[in-house]
Amino acid sequence: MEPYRDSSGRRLDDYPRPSVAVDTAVLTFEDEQLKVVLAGMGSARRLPGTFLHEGERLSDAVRRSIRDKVGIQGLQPQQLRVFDRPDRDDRGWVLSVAHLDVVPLRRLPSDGGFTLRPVTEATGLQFDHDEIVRIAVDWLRARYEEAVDPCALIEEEFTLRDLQRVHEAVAGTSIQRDNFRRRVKDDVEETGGRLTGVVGKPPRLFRKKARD
Amino acid sequence: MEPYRDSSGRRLDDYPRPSVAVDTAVLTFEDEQLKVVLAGMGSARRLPGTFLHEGERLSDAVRRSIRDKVGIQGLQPQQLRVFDRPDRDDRGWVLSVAHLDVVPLRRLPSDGGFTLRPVTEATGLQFDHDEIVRIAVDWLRARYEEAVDPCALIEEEFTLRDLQRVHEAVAGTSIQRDNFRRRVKDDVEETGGRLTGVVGKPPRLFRKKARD
DNA sequence: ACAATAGTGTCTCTCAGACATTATCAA
DNA sequence: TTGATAATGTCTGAGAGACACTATTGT
Repeated sequence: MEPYRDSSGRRLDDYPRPSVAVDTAVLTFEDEQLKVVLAGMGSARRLPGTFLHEGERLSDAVRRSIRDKVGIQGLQPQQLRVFDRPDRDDRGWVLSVAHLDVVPLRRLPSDGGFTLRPVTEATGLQFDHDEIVRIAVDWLRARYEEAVDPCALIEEEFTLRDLQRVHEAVAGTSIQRDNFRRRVKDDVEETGGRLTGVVGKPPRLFRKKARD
Repeated sequence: MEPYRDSSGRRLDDYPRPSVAVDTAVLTFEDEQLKVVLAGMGSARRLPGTFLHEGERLSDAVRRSIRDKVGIQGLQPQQLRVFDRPDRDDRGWVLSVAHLDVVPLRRLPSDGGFTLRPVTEATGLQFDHDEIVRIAVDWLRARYEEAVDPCALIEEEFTLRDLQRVHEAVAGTSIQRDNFRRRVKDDVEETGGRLTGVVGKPPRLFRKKARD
């Protein structure tokens, strides 16, 4: 088959092409805080990322990078935006497609080569990574305003208090118990069980209702 | 300066890289409808687009493509998402960054080499262009739910009826006069003038208030 | 006078936000 | 009994949506 040629008679690969990378903000919920995964231990200063391989989907590159670099089985990478400043990477002309992946804490390995940092303290990172974290949190915030737990940060069974703590971490604000309860009550259902062994009236356990 | 080498000792350009294109849904408002610019005359079936040049910003590539291909002076390209299916373009491995640019009708040349088609009828386009139009309209819709005229589709002076028609075209629904009026009244101010020569009570003219 | 459009008053419903009260556990 | 937390009742105000009425023009 004849290769494609443009109006100047050139083929696609006669033109210079950029390297394309993916960088991912992996967010999780720990200690009542929303945290982001940074690659490496200690004073980690960057998000996990990699270059796109030939013929690879962006989402597969994201999963590969967080599996290889931080040992995390990724879930559903969400594309955020492309960073395209020509001089943003001194290694050359590199476009970076920023992604978000939300992973519940129970799926993170305990000994991984990564660092969890609260999103509120994720500053001073390399390249545009501060901004990626900010955009990722904004995206998550918008999603959690519209649904109870769209990104599965909560366990299978939970108390409304647990769910509220997730929402407070995502929103970055405190919420009143009673209002929150009424807001979510139609989207959850009781399991019948109660959580025992804690101080105070034992809370009911809930699960998420299947979406209509 | 030594070129960057990765852990395998290779330089960035030892790896295959994709071509990167931009494709843009240019939206405008004509005849009480939201319309999209298709490249070419007659049975035009694709959005304007081009390949990214070396060292070029994506937004500049967008402006260049709609200037060269349809003679339109672009405004503020908005990135939507990357289409990355490896086999989406039979010319080779091509990533396409979909964009949106909103251009008021008065800025479109009357004799341009382009076709205006209502967004509701923009189907059967090449590549992923149907979906780009859909995403572009969704994006615009979300913006117009939050502000009076964030993308400057309306003239400097306008009647509330004019503004309502823009909102109805964007939202794809009809809106009641009185409710719409109350919704926007704090974001516009009267110019003092009225529109004359029309049937019925002459409507007041408004302009957009400067944002607080 | 009549048709057509602009502009306003008002009612209802829903929902967020806040306060107060009752219920039920551990220590 | 006391302290802590769960769960519910109720009030208020803001805003969306719908209906009805008045106002002002051209024909």
